[in-house]
Amino acid sequence: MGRLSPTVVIRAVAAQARCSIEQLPSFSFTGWIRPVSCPSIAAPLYSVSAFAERTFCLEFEPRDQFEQRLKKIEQIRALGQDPYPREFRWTDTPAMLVEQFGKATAAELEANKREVRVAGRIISIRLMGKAGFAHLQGAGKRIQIYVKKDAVGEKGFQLFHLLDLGDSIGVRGHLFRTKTNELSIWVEEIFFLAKALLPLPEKWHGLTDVELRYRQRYLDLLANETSRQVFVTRARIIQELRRFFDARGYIEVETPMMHPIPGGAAARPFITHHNTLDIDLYLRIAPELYLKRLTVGGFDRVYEINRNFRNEGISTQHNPEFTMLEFYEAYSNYRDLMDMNEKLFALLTKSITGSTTVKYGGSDLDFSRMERLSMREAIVKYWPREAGEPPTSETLASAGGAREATNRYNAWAKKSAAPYAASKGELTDGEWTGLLFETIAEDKLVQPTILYDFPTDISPLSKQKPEDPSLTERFEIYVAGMEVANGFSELNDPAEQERRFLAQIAQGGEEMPKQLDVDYLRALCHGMPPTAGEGIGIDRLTMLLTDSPSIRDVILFPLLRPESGGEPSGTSEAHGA
RNA sequence: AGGGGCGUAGCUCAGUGGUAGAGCAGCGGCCUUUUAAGCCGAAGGUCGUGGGUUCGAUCCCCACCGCCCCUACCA
Repeated sequence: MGRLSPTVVIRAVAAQARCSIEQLPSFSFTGWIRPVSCPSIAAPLYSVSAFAERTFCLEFEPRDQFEQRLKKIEQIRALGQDPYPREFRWTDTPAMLVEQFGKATAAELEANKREVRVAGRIISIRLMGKAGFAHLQGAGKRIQIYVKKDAVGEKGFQLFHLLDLGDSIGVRGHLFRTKTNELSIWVEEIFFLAKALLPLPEKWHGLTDVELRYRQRYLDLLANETSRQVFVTRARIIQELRRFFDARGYIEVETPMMHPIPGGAAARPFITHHNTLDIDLYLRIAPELYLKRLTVGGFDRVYEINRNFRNEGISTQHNPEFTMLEFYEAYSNYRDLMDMNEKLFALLTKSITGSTTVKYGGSDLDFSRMERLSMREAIVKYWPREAGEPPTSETLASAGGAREATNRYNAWAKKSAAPYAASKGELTDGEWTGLLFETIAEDKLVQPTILYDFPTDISPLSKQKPEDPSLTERFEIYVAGMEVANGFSELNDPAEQERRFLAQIAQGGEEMPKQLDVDYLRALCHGMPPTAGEGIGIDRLTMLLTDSPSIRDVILFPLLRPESGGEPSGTSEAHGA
């Protein structure tokens, strides 16, 4: 929405004029203009509303209903009701009434008549001559209203006749039970609150088109209670996490989302530009390096819950922007975090779902405990028997051992339908180990599992194990074959960190850093206490706790290709102002 | 990026090489305790877009667009 220059030449479809864009004459207009994207009309259109009169209006499909409902606005006005009033003072919500009086008998309701004022969206209407029923929905809960001509009067009943599914209204009346014993409101007065110019999704099937569910989430939320519930649960999960960390003396912080140097993860960043400074900035791929600067600064326990952006593919488990909880705890190591995670996941699942066992797809996930496997142990455990004798942890630890095992596995995989461990270019021992794990074991980790001791080669920010510098004190939590958390003892030796950064830059590749984050190294030189840190993927966690098969089901507005009716640049007249 | 699937009325879906149907929603009528309200009536579609084959395409073929799923990159 934007303020326009005083005179704007608008090419639009005129609702009343019913003519094509070409037929509509150019005209001058002073006021406000809102560009509106329209799913079903090819050309970009504008909605123009003047203060005094609505002369022109965008039209959406279904056009006939849209026009009919527009006319009803005038009829509602004619009845003396403001079609867009400013407020409604309610005493109860549908949810409150259902909660409080769901069990009250007809006699009890009759004996304790109380006036109620309730607002909601009309989701069903059953008109029967001089009376009718409707359901009002508010915050996902619904209550029936009974509107009788005798009770609401001539004008009130006319207003009731003008209502459409989707309209917002308020009612004043009292509770009673119908013949069929449904708790209902005996309406004495109707207040019109807002017009729905477009119809609700089909009442029986709801909104099933997945694309529309993602694009027009507002309709999905109205029509599908399960979808609404997912996002309520998501909010509760985040609440619980905050509570968990707040209770442990953590403070919540916000670090930059626009980074001059992308870092903290191996991923391709989005690039943007700041005009005044004339510099390119990168949408952050991880908050890690900033949060650790804060531990240097004496914030011994910090967390941040916010978005990361990675310019990678989109799938049922990946959205280009996703939400991470990252937290850092000074004076602890990765073992402490593993213990804490077991507690956290058990507590969280219990408080969110009521049980530590959670149904996800076809499996029951048991969060009451977590199996712990080192990465090498996982490879040995899930090595397919058909591929020959599994390697031992000692073999995998030896120079060239992981590579040899992967080659042996691949020789078998080629002959069978098993996934192939494809490597790009020459790999180090640690990279071979990681590759082999991902190929044969990752998707087998259905029950919550802590996988630990990652190769140093693929863990540039983790502290090495004192007894084996080829491994780091790092773990990841896998559930349902998905990585949901990643934590480690943070590398706080600046010299070693510099060595690893430089090695990454030398290695090159799209996901690798190209610049040295000098300030981060300087911060480490000021001394970072021993610290353990971790990131938890909130979207994936929500998937698990809401039994959602796709990450898009737990993100309100997942990234989709924009619907481009005509040429997207056609809105330039509006945007240019 | 590669492979597979889908796209028909506003919504949910049938269907056919001879230019299409149902339910719901919407419109008109009847109905003062219904609840997927009911009954009567009328209306609603460039069958995703563009080519091709054909006397004729919504159907067959090709391309494109969009979405979904799997694989690859990634968390």
